[in-house]
Amino acid sequence: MYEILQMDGRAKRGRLHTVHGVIETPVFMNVGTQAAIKGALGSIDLNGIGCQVELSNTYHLHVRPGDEVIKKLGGLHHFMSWHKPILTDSGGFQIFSLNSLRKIKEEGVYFSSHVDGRKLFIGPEESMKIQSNLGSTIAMAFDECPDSTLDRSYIQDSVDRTTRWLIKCKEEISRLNALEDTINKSQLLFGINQGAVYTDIRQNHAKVISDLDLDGYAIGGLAVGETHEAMYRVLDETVPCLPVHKPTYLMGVGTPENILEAVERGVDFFDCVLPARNGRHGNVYTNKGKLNLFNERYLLDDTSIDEECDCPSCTRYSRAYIRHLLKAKEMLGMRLCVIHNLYFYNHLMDEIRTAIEEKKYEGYKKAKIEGFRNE
RNA sequence: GGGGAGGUUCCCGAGUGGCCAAAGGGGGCAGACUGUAAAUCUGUUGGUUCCGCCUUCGAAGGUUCGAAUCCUUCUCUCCCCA
Repeated sequence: MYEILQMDGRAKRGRLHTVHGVIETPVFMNVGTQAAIKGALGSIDLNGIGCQVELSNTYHLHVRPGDEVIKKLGGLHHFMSWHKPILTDSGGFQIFSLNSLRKIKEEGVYFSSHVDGRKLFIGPEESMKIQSNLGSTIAMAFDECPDSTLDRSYIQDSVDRTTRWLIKCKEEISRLNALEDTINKSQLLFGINQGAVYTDIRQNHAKVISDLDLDGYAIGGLAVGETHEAMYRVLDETVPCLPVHKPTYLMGVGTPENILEAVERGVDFFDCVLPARNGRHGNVYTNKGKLNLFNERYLLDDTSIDEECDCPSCTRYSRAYIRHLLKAKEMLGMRLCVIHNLYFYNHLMDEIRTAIEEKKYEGYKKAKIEGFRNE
């Protein structure tokens, strides 16, 4: 059940109740593709960084160790020892990112495993089956995330196919949730809107999938190369075509600024690889902008990454120390950066929720974005 | 004492007459990264008045139109034998 506690313009302060607990929205979901956050973070770290929802990937866990294996071991929650909500992405993004290793057909997608080259097939039913075996809190519909530079007719065909797949996903998850040995019989299903940057395709698709009365709706296929202006325009045009009383999830986005802009446009779920990847690469977020801790200027900098931050890294270590660890290729260096960045993101969401509750969102957002540009 | 191998740009290391300011690593300096095939990738790394000129391949001298590359001497390092 999803309830809206407060609206401030289009920005929503909500609460999604799940079998694994409550999700306060807007929320940032912390990406742990292979049931771990890259940079050596596991469930032992997640509470410390303020994580509400962990996100794992259907394709990757199907390839290794195998969803059947995880099911035998009691499901993903038990496997990774994280008992709060987990969202599993459907494998749709791998159609985009593993572009050279797959072939799309009406019935689904044939992949050559990026691990050992073996042939794999994932269609809507297979994706739902895998996610059911994992027992995640929220399953994502199997969609095609198309390259946004492809021509209009391709995008239209792709979106139509994604709709047909979505109907199959919905039927399949109902069937699976009713089975005796299903790990999470209350697994939720979010549908995914596509359409690249074409207003009419996006809006028509949004309306069609809204009629399916799913548990939530995602907007996919953004932040894949188009300009920020195009992304914000698509949100302006598309979010109003999705049901307000359902969670709205902008997949794979984004920078702190992207998130602030999208919340204002009605989005309340986010996930992004950036804070973890940038952290591993020594780039850390602060309220005054992003720093590259590899830079020589931090050699003798005894201050913490962000003086205003209460994260486990900032309350203990200096920029100079973390820079040394990064330069020395000590795993701790990237781990401290990833911890800081994810804490920064999750804390940003705390502030966003408060700002909406107090109906001060617009001013908050402006000041925040202004701050990011200071350094 | 005798014999052998070798000293290359910050480091390791290729190069044995012109296409060499000198391959490739490493290190240094910077940049990128948006539902993770990413602890990855890219650029740059002698000086300068930068499509040119100057300095550099252990040192000094020589051969040549031209040398990191050939010759002579010196010097240092390593290995083997005594």
